[in-house]
Amino acid sequence: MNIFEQIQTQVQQAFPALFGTAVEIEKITINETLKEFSGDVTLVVFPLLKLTKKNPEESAIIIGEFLLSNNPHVESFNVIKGFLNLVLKDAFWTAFLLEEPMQIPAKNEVVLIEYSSPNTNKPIHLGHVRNNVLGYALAGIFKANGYQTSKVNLINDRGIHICKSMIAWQKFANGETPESSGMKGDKLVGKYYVAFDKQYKQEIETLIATGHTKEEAEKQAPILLAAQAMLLRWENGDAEVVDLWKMMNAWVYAGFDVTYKNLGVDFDKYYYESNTYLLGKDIVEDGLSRGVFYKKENGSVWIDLSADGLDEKLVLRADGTSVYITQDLGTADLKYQDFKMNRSIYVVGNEQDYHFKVLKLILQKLGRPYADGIQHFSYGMVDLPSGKMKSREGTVVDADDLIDDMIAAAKEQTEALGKIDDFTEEEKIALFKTIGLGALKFFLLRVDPKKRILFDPKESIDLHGYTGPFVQYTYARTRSILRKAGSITPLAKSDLAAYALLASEKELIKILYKSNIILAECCKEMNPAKLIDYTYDVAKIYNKFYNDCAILAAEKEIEKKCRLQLTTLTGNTIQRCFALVGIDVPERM
RNA sequence: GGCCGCGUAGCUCAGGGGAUAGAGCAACUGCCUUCUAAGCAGUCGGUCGCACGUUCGAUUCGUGCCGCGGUCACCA
Repeated sequence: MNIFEQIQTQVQQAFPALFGTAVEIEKITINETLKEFSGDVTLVVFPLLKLTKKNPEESAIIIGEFLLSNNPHVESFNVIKGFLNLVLKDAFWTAFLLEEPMQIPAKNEVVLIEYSSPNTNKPIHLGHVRNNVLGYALAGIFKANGYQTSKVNLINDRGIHICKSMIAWQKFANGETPESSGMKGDKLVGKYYVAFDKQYKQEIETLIATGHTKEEAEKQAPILLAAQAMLLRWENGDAEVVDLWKMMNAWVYAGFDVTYKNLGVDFDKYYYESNTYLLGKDIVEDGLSRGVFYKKENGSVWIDLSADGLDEKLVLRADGTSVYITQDLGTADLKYQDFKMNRSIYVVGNEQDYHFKVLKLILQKLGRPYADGIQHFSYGMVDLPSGKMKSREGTVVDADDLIDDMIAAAKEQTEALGKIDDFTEEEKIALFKTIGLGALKFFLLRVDPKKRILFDPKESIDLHGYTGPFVQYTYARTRSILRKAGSITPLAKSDLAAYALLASEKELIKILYKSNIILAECCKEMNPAKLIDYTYDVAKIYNKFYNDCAILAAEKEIEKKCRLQLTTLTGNTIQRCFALVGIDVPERM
């Protein structure tokens, strides 16, 4: 139990003796004391006044007196208006310096996180990067909180959109391959996805010019019909189509591997839609016989969710081919077979909020045991100043390009500072990558996942201020100090008894003390941004401490020991938090 | 139009019933013969979209309105 909970519980237990009535724990509001007041922990008495039947000051004083004589950590208190500010003894804080890092006990709960889930018809862009970075971070946070966590990637490798790039390649590519063109495989396939769209639009215009309505044209454009026919042939196992599909997907995977490796994301298991959509069809069949679904005259299969405030939803097309949600049903069953998860988290953009409501509802109606544990981790889009990124229209910030740009910016900045001239070439390359990717990931993670991110390609991502490199730099500072300190006799408990903390030392201890509290909140709220914000605070406060206090040149030996220990803990905390979210940390920069 | 989300400093974002609303960027001012200045300290900058309501207390909760975005496909 941390000190905040400890005081809260203690007050609750003593409340009847003090005021003659019990109190719910939620009424006891405990905050950190604001900087401008003296104290460490603040209890807000306003919510208690109805129960204490005394004015704010009197109530606060009673509680304050009680804590002063019954909590060994409380040194003194002051009351301002309805706020009871408690000052804790320095010994409470310095004791934390020697504590073993608190291990969060393992929980017997399996959490499955699906993220990334790319389509194999286009390269990864900045929006997907946000997905990957968020998914990885979320998994790290769950794991750190003791959950049995696995990461899976569902590859969207089949469907009408895949056939679109296939058909365009057949028509326009003249056999172009990654080898023949020197183009990265995913980029090449993406090029034909764009080509499809261009051709499709042209055909629509032609049809409209020859007297068709827009709607007719959109349904009858020859290249779309060809794609639909190809999907049917694919689902029927047509060898020629399947071979083409395998070839083009292999190109894409080779490209994705490079990007994933650069991003540093990984997965415990891959699922392929091409393997799960048939399972989905079986589920549709089963649900049909059990009356969960129904068939329309043209043979298409639907579910009516209007009683739940949603619409009728198609689950299988009239021609028997499966739609997006068909395979999602299959994949969901398969995941449960494989992992028996208690919670199944889908990291997918908020444009699919409706889809996931439907998916969960259908699985609940089908009586799946895991259905209630399904959770859509819905995050906001990354928008450009010009609006939404659209792969089809080529208005995207490509992931590989962006990574290259970030690394180049890191290189330029770092070399200009001239601090690493003695690095080997390999060390330099590794450092530029650490900094560049650190900046990128920090940029994407620091914003509340629910909210959209505006990215302006003209303004490169900062390396100063509230950024990844700022925190990395702070880490490098701690490492530098510790290298220079060499081996010294470690801090002992007896050293600390009479140690009086300076303001910036205390502030640093206080922020370090909170790491596990923050980590638990990040998990509960599923919010990696909060962890990022915390690492920034740690770095900020350490830098102030660094400026205010001589560490190696401290006047007294005990000061030096304490400050070195603070330096060690700061470095460890930054490293630990960053590791969870996939950001590396340099020994020097 | 129905449903969902979002409006906080010039810009990008935190905060989320409690004390005088915080960071970063941008602009300006100090601080490197001293542990890494990718740093620290400071100045400037706000009717927390608008209105009403609940409350001892609302930027935070509720309702309505305005603005922006998403979604309601036999696309994914």
